[in-house]
Order: sequence, then structure tokens, then C-alpha cells
Amino acid sequence: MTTSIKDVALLAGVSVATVSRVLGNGPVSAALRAKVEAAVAQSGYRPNLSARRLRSQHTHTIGLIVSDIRNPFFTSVSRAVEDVAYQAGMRVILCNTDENPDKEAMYLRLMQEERVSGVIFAATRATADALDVAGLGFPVVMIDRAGPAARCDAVLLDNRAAAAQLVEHLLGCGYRRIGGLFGNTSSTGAERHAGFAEAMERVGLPAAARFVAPSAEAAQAEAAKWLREAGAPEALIASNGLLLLGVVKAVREAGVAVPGRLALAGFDNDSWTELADPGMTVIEQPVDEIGRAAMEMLLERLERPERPLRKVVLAGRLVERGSSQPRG
Amino acid sequence: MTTSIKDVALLAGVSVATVSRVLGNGPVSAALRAKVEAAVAQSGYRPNLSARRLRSQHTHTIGLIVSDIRNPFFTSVSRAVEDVAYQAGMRVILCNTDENPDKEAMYLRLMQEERVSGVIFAATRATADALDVAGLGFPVVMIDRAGPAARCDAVLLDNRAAAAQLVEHLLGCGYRRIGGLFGNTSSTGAERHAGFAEAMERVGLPAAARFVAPSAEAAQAEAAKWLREAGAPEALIASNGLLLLGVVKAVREAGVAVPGRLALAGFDNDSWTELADPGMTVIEQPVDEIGRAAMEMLLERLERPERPLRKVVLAGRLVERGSSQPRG
DNA sequence: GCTGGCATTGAAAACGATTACATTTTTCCT
DNA sequence: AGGAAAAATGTAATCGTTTTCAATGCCAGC
Repeated sequence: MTTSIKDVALLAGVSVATVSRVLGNGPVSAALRAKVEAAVAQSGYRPNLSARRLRSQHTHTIGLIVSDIRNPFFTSVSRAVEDVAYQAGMRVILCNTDENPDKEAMYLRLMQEERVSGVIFAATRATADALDVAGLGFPVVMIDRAGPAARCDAVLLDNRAAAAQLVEHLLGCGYRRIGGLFGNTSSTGAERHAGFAEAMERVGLPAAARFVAPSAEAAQAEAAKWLREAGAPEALIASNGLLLLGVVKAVREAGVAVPGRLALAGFDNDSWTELADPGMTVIEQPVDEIGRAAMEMLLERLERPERPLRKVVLAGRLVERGSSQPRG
Repeated sequence: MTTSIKDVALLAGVSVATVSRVLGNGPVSAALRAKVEAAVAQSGYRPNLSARRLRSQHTHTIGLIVSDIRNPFFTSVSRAVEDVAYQAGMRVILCNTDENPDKEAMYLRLMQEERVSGVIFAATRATADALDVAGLGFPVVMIDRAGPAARCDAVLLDNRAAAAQLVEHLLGCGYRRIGGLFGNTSSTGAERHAGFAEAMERVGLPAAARFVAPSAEAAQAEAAKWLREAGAPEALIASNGLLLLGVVKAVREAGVAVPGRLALAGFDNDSWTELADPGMTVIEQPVDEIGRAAMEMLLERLERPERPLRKVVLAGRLVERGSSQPRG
């Protein structure tokens, strides 16, 4: 039996309305305010957020839906989102979908039941394409994966350009037979593949691409197989940190020299890429910036629902390390 | 203007009570149940969780309070917690305290206002010692850091034993002048230091220990300084993944050979520790198990509030890698 | 053909806050 | 001092559910 606003009112000898006004800094005389504050302190009163949300019709809550918080990209993004959110007096509900469309649908339904103010969403390609944003009842900011053509705000990396930048870097280092390993569920993978293919075509080279499930294990298996084939690539691009990790494990296991027999490059400047031997050449994503931008964009959208849609496209930064050293 | 249970009742031609009963599978005739379900489907009705929570006095929500979700240990733990929680129909509110007691207090207050069913808490030493669990109004399961003597459930690593295990391993590899670098805010750091000091004393060696703020930067700075001093250690133990990372960076920068001039060992089997050159010898914590055990323990406590307090102590696993190779 | 009992159903009272509106008190002007 | 306007306060409705309690309908048993 926790103490309610009624108990505080009784204790302070005022009406519940006055207590509410003191808490929400409405107009109250100094004398009553003092009495109420004393009563609050004495009773250890804590407002009930469920009641407050029900009555005010504002939940001050947003959803953050990602594939897996253990992916370092999402770890950092989520931390940035939460920092901005809590500063703005908003709570965050975190959901892990494992790139599973059923889970995505389930969590979206949950978001509706929670009556969230808005959602930041890293959707799979399937969901992103089919999503009826308007019918959801709350604004959505897409991150990482693009939304259905221009139907909602988004914060994205320029994936095509970043992939192309990797290709050009590898070409500049003297590699020609370049392969790419991409995730088969995200639109991110598709875009990076597009950038990769375009850049290769631009110089008239064939773009050998393979698609795998988004896990280190799948990447490891595919890479191991690929490396045993005739005409295996001289350089390999992996479309995210997890896939790159799988590739590195396969390479270690097979005893392949890097970059001697195989150069590597990928995405996501995870801590291990710096400390591995050799260090991994990667595109670093501005993770804090992505999280902060997404949350700020959502807040602005909530403030002015009618403002035109926006897409913020951020550039990646090439971090050159030993895994792609010039051939000598 | 979202549709409420009232609209559904009107549409189905029944009372709101009946709709509520259909949703909560109370006793309803098949005929009415069908009509209600049709009305629910047609109207796209979504129950309002705030209202439900207010009325039922059950929030089905727990709090997870950690220092920083970017710490891989907490990343994995949180994922495990959330999986178990969602399966049990519970929501999770995640809070990052940055080991800041003020933030801890603030989030605990927030948990009260949310009327959470319970909290899983990785507290700083200061808060863990001073915490008045009984006055909080909800059960607490401590993780990682021990709670105030036996006042609440806990899931812990056997830190003393683990630290001792590292010391014995290093001794067995021929190292004698062993130093330890520990976090100065967590009780984890304190316990690991105790295990370290005891193990060293047991063999009659001096235990050189230093304490730093819980960040890679602080560890890097302290390690760099230490290595320049006369009588610098031959082997160094770092009390968590972040500190070990800092030490490795300092070592790289100073061009110190590992393990030739300095052997290294630490805690947390983060992915980089395997891929770094040389690989890091570490104590691996059963992260999934810790998260799952904590959440299950909380659920059991909610079911039977009067059951006696329990502490689950899990053993770490020594992973031997190149950074602590026997001197030769 | 009643009556007692059981299973369904509905009306209305909570849950704990905010807020529109009515009322009281104060302020300030003439 | 009197009265109008402004400020402070209280009363009561409301948010969307669940749940208690009373009412209804139906059936079996006599």
C-alpha cells in the first residue's frame, strides 16, 4: 500500500489538486507549497508514472528496436540514444529482434500498447519495405537500414560511398581479385553490395559477392569454403563487424597469411579490429553521432509533427591498418 | 484518438466487462467471445498498458541498472536478462549509471515511480554498502558487485578465487614480480584485489596493487607511468576488460614486448582478447548464465517473497593465451 | 410449474494522477 | 471603502482498464 497523492494532500491539509500543482509547478502560494513539500518529504511520496501517463496521455517513452544489442554498433548507438532520451525526460524501451520479422512485428505491437511517443528502428529489409508507418500511430526514425522510400525520417550511413571507398583503397593497394561478403537480411548489406559492385564495375573488374546469414559463424563457414576454391579472392570485404570477425577466424584456422595471401577490409571500428594482428582496415561509423542524431530527430518530430521528412546521411571514415597493406 | 475498450464493446454490442474478460480469458460464452474477437480485429484495438498497470497494480516491468551497457560484460548480461524477461511477459528498463552514485540514486527513485516489480542492480561499492533494500519497496538482485551483507539476493562471480587463479597461473609460468591494476569504485575490484593479495602472500611475495578510475584511459595512463618506474612488474593483472584494454594500449605505445618483458592477464573474455597479438590470458565470466540466473532469481523472489535470501556464486574459467606464456 | 443453483453478463467502483471549471481569496484601482 | 480583475484553491470529471457485485437467464429437480 504505497502512499498516493491523496495521502500527501491529507497530510498537508490541502486538496489533491494543489499537491499536483506543486509537483508540476503550477501556480501555488509559497505557504502552501512549503507545506506540501514538507508532506511529500515526510511521507516519502513517489508519483505513480502509470497513473500520470494514463491521465496526461503522454508516456514520455520511446522504443528502440535493434537486431541485437551485442552488436557493438547497436551497443554504442543505444547508449547515445539513452543519454539524449533521459536528458529530455524520456524513457527508452529496448527490444532485440535478431533480424526476425515476427519479433519485429511483435515489438511494434508492444510499442502501440505502450503508447510510446515514437520509435527508433533498425529494421530488416523485409519489414522496412513493407512497413505502414502511417498506421502505426507514432513517428518512426529509421537507423542503419533505410525505410520504405521516403516514408519516414532516417539517419543513415552513406553505405554505397563507404563500400566504394573500401574498394578504391584496396585497388590503390594493388589488389585486383576482390570479393565481398554481405549480410542477406539487412538493406545495409544490399547497399554496401551495390557500392561494392559499382566501384568494381567502374574499373572493369568482376565483383564476386556472396551473401550469408548475419552471424560470425555463417561468415566463417562461407569464408572457409571460399578460400579453398579455385580462383579465391586476393582481398575480401566484409559488410559488418560480425562478418569480418567470422572471416578472420576462418583465415586464422586455415593459416592464410594476411595481407600476404589475402587482404581484408570491413565495416565497424570495433575494439578488436585495432588490436588484432594485423589490424583491420575498416570504415568507422560515427556511432555516437548516429544515436544522438536519431534521438534528436525524433524529439523534433514530436515537437512539430508536420515538418517535412528528413534523411540525415553521415559519412564513414576510412581507418587504414595492416590488413590491407600495399602489395609488395 | 485511439480506440479504447469502450469502442470495442460498443462495436460488439456487449459491455466493457465482457471485452475485458475475453482479453484476459475470463468466463465468456463462445458466441460473445467470437463477436468480441471480431470487433477487436476490425477496430485494430490495442490495450493501453498504462491503464492496465494502474488498475491491476502489476507493472510487469523490471529495472536493470548497470554502469555502462558498452562494457561487454553488461552487454551480454543485459541481453540474457531481456530474453528471460520478455519470455516471462516482463518489460525491462535499462539504466546506465557510469558508476556515479548520484545517477544510481536517481534511477532507483525512477524505479519506484515506475512501480517496477523488481530490479537487477550492479551497484558501485558506495551504494551497495549503504543501500536500504527494505525501504525500496521492491526486491533487488545484485549482480557483479556484492550487496550489503546478505540483505538481498545476488549472482556473483567468485572474484577472490578467480584472481587467485590468475596469480597461480602466472607464478606457474615463472613470473614473480606481479602487479595488479584494479578499479577503484566497484566492490568487484576490491574483491579481486583481495584474491590477488592473498595469493601473493601465500607464496611470500609482495603484492603491488594500484587503483584507478574505471576507464581504459585511466588504466592506460597509470600503466604507462608504472612501466617507466624502477622495479616495474614482470607481469600485470588487470581487474576487468576495460582496464586490460588500457594496459594493452599503453604497452603498445611504449613498445614493450609481451610476454617477453611484461606478461599480461585479466578478466572478461571479450572478442578482442582472442584476436589481439598475442592473445590475452583471461578469466572468462559466464555472462549468459549470470544474466539468466539473475532474472530467474528475481522471478522466483516475486513469486515467493518470503523465501530465504540466496547468493549464487559462479566460477570463472581460465583461458590461457599467449600473453602469459611461460618464461623461457 | 416452481424454485434453487450455476454460469454469464452488465453496471459501477476503483486504480492515482491531471485538469476544466467553479469558487474563494487577494490585489489593486478609483 | 467598494468593486472588478486576478490569483489561488478546491471540487469533480476524466484517462482506460480490471474487478466486485448484483442481476439475468437457463436448467435440473421436485
